[in-house]
Amino acid sequence: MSTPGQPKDPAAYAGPLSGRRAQAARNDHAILSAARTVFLQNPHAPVAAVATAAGVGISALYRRYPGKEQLLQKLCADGLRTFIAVAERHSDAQPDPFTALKEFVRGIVDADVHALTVKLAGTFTPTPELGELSARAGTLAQEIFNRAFEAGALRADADANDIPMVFEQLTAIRLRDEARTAALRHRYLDVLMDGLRSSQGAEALSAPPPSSQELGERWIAPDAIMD
Amino acid sequence: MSTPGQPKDPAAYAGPLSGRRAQAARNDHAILSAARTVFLQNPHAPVAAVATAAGVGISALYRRYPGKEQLLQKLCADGLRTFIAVAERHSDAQPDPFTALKEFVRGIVDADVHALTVKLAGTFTPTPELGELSARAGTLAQEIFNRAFEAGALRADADANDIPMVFEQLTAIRLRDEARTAALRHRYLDVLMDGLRSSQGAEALSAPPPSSQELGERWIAPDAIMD
DNA sequence: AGCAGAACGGAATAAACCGTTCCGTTTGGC
DNA sequence: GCCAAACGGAACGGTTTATTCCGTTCTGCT
Repeated sequence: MSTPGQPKDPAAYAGPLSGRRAQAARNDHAILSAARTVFLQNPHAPVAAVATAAGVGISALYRRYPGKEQLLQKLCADGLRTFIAVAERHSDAQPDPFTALKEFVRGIVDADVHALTVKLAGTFTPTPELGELSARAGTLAQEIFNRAFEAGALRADADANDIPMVFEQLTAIRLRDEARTAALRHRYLDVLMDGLRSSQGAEALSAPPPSSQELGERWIAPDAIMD
Repeated sequence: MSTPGQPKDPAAYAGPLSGRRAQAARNDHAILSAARTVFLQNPHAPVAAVATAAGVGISALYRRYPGKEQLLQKLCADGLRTFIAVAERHSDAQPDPFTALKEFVRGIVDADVHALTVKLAGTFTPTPELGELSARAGTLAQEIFNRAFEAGALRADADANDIPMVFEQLTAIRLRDEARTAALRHRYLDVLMDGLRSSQGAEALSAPPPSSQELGERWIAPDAIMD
């Protein structure tokens, strides 16, 4: 090959591109990022809203994805992969298993990944890949919980399935301002983890934790009476 | 007047009615109850879904309400009134102010009233009456919180505005089965209240509570980018 | 016994809304 | 300079939804 400006393959070189090519690369990111924000706020948002938020036309989006469903699947898969990455980062030997658990949860909450995987589910048909990723994510979370539990850092009636429920509750906190949302979630993460911690004077929790089946049922869409 | 079967005014006599009149009275309730269930699950559900769930035709609904908006307003106002009733019930002198607070929260959660007032907001234009009811509800909740706080039952950095956030988080828990949903909410109510309780070894919460303004902003609809 | 009309079910209507396609234009790369 | 990749946004077709309309049923009263 000679020495012309840039390589043909856009993925081969991620540095600063010029002109049209750079624009396209920036749009790649802008669309994905806008989609994340928009669908996170409303899983049923129209595709046009994503394009508007990304500051591009609709065709820029349809050039990259065959349809809405594929965009959602991509979003979900990315979310799951992020989840796994965060979990693996906190799986490493850490002096205090309770701190490891808490920081893992904080990592997931900060990445705002739970909504991507659960709230989005039901709005598209799941792929096998998604199932595998999801299973792996669950296993990792369970392991981190178990280490803390076996170390005696948690109350006796705490359960691994409480962790997804903590995600669920913290994800429900959402303000206009993104930074403030994160801060508030940290506040109630502190409260919830404090409540899950082992303490002498606490009486037993008044109901059993969710079963794995109950947790799984949230993935299938409610086709009954609703929009 | 003579002695014929039933009085003219349907509201004047609430006892067992016969035939058509009874049917109408039952439908009154069926429609409201169905609307509650349906809109609780999906605030954007179509009116027809309510009629179907109530087991009546659409005309039975439109005979009672001029339109969807009025039905939603009615639902919201009823929810707020229930909230106030529950709060007043737990305002009475109770030996332990912490127990009073916790049972108040449990009462609200069991009545599933928070979703009716916040999640529904933004789907209809609020009336002045709704504003007044909401203000009164807030005051009552604050009072119950204050009593527990001043009794030293709560951690020092707890705040009255944490209570609506607790509602928000518990309301996010929703399974197919209604009874199981309630049980699970009780479980995490225990956890959250345990975390809010005063305990010696706890470090400070990592972020300040929501301001009243931030809480209020949730009432106005996100008209920006979304469906 | 018979009638006026309250109450109802559900089809019909008209107006959104939404995903996707199409087409004309721009512009960087060669 | 020319070609085509990349884009913006209007246009299209299908679906959904709030609301209205109409024909039917059956009660409460005379």
